[in-house]
Amino acid sequence: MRCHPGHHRARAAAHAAHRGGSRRRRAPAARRGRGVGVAAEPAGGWPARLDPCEVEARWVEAWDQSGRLRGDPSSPRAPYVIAVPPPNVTGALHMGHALNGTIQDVLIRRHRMAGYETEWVTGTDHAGIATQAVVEKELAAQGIRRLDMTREEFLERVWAWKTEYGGRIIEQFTRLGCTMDFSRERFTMDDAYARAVLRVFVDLHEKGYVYRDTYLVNWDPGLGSAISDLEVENREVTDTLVRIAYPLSDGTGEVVVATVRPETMLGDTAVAVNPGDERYQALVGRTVTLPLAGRTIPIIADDHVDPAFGTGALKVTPAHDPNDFEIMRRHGLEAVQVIGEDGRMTDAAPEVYRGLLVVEAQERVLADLTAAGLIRGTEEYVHSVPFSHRSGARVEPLLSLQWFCDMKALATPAIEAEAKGQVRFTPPTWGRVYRDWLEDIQPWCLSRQLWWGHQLPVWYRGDDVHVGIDPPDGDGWERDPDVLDTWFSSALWPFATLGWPERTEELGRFYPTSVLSTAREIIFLWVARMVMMGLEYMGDVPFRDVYIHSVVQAPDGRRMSKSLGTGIDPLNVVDRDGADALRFGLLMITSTQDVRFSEDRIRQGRQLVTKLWNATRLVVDRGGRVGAPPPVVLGDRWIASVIGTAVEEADRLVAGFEFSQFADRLYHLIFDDLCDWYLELLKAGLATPEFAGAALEQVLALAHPVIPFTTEECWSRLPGSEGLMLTHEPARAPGPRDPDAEAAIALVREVVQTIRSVRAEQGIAPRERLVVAVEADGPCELPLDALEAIANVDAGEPGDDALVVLVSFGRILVRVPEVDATAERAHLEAALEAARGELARAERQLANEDFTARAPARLVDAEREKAGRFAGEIAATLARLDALT
RNA sequence: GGGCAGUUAGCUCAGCGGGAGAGCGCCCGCCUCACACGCGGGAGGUCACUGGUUCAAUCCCAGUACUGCCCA
Repeated sequence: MRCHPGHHRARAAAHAAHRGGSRRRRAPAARRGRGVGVAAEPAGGWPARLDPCEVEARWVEAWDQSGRLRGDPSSPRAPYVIAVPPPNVTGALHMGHALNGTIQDVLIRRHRMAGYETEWVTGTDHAGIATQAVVEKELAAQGIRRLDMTREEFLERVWAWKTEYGGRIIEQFTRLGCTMDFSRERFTMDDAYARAVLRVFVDLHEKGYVYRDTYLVNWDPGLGSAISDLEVENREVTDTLVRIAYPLSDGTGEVVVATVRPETMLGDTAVAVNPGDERYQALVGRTVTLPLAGRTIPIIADDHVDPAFGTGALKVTPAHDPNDFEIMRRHGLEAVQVIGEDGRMTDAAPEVYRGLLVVEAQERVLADLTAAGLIRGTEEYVHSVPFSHRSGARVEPLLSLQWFCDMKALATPAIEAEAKGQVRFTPPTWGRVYRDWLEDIQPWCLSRQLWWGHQLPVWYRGDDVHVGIDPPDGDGWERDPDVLDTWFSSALWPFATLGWPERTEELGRFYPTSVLSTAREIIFLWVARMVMMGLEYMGDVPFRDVYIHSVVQAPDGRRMSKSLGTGIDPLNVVDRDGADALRFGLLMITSTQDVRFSEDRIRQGRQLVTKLWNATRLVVDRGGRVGAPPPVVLGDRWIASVIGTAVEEADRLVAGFEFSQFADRLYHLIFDDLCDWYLELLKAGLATPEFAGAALEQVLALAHPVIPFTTEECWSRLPGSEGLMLTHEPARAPGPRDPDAEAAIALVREVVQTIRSVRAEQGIAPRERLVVAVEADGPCELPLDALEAIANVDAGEPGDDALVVLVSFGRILVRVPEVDATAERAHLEAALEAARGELARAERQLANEDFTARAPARLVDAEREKAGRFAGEIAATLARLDALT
């Protein structure tokens, strides 16, 4: 039985068990059926390859059942906590989620295995605009309009939609192997969460930060709502700049202004010129008569007017332009709002224009001005225009009564926290981006004219305004219909998910979280605001580290997007190559900058998985098992040393969020060290099966956070293993550094590789056994038996006509059936040229007195050593060439 | 307009003061008793350009040229 009931969780588990929890089509049945059926006979067959689909389903279930995904606040272990950036409840898993999920899971799993009490808080964001749009669209398909319903009826539909589809993206994370705490899954519209949100709003109001004001907002006509500055995107647009003559009121002339929005002239309340502009100095203080409207408006001087733009005279429309709004404030002007929220001309416009759409009004105004002979010319003009990120509509700056939050006071501690290192950004460059934004922060418009969201805890009766969670006593109070910007509730995520404002045990134990991993595009929208709210309400930052991950682009460098057709569905990749391959591939491409998705890296991951699987098969075959006997034999001592080094490096790399380096080291540890050399040494008798089991265990543990499914499956096949790799706390690195063993194996590798090169150059088949002698210049112990096995040679007397090959410590004599003199000469000449080049470089260094005098002694010595070595190599090579002829 | 990144092997990218690296691709040879999603051997880079600092620069600094992102 499940101890943590929950709608999504049950669904996630159902999915995990492959009973079809996901609405997404499962992998083809044929593929699933082709597996070896490991579940049926866990210790049974060893197919050449793992069937990821089959393996993944079983382990997702096992992890979920383990109980270790739920962090225990009463545990004595040190906590390690991550709050997932809550995806939109409407969302589907995309490649960015996949990367971020992998990164967080790597961190969580590593810490879980290292003995931390881990908690990965998960959940979804109600995403006001996006969710409302999705449901409206669904209704529209049935011919229903939102405005035909009551608010309550509509919200019922949204909740029904959420219940039906809302958990999908969290389920999808399980397919990647993400070990989130599904038992504590949160939704930003949950009752408790919603109470926290309203409480913060009321509290900020009491503190004087939240206020109501008439202000110019970014009105999104497509959405019918105000949006924040951060939801606005500026785009270059070509418009027609129209010059319009405004006659001076006393009839002595005119002032010509230039505008791309002629219809807004109806709302002009001044004409502004630069005080230093000699052309207009005489006019400042006089008035003009506003054409079409007939109002008399002043000519004022303002420093912010650019004399070089247009005619140098600026029409001032405070209700419809942000800059003009500021001018109004400076000069105490009026604002006349001629465009309404419905995108039509208001009653403040002259009667003939009232009710016209903006575009209609523009045509009409131009026609009327032309008729009046007041147009003084037009020109094409390229400028930057705000568009809504949400609806794509051109943003209409509109004067409107909204609720705002003054961010200045909240920003100051957030700036200090970063400056003092209480929050650290990785890569550090984002710290500056964060700081720059906070230092020039603007008031935040909190009101959204939507139905889905946290409705403002504000009540009106006539001119009375009450801010409070509950309506005030008495009749006739009406609640503000607007909802809060979704980011307002997201800002509370790191503590509201843990039960705030209740002082829960979880809150005390799991706040602040350890690290936030997220995308850079929400540094302002979300990260900075979480820091502000965390400091205000918890007295501490919400996370110690902020890791900003790469943006994953399409393979051609374009943005991954559905509309461009460049999107790649991570779940398709999982179906095809397995979650481990995807995880590994994504980590490999991760960088400090944007990256391109790479099928090659996914394939590399798939091959890594197969390799490790086969290595496990070999080790188990040879009798390897879990347990860590001390390494005695050379090969065992060597791999112990290599793994020990790799473990140390992994600690350093992951602590520094260097995930691609970590993945790369794992790859080479497994392919090169473990498989190419150690397992060959094992076959050659230079390592023991007992220790091979221990070595494999260490490698599996190190790789587990990256490729959890494969390592879990391999671990389960290793005799003596108990429980889950998920919670396995491996002994520290099996061996300390062993320089002697490393040096000895380096010699073995050199000899083997030299012999292989000789084979290739002389065209000798790998299976042909050769007679070889090794002559060392100094004392040198080589494990000849192992060499014979690995290089397929016999130690013996190669004879006088043997091929002599130089190695770093002496010579190798190889009896070759028939020496290919041409190939050998080419090889020697190439080696000679290279050695001469190196010698020349070293001698040049040593001849430089500045170098010998100023460079560190060890480098000078090293250079002398090299010079000697290369000189010897040249002499020996020349002798070889002589002998050849 | 301001700011921040980037320019390294055919491709995609690591490295970032002391002898240029990976994966893929390419060439050659291997079904070697874990693995052909494999094994072995190779070829292939005046590290964008111009100056500067340094005994020493792919790496640090300045500038130039492209490319991308963010803010206005």
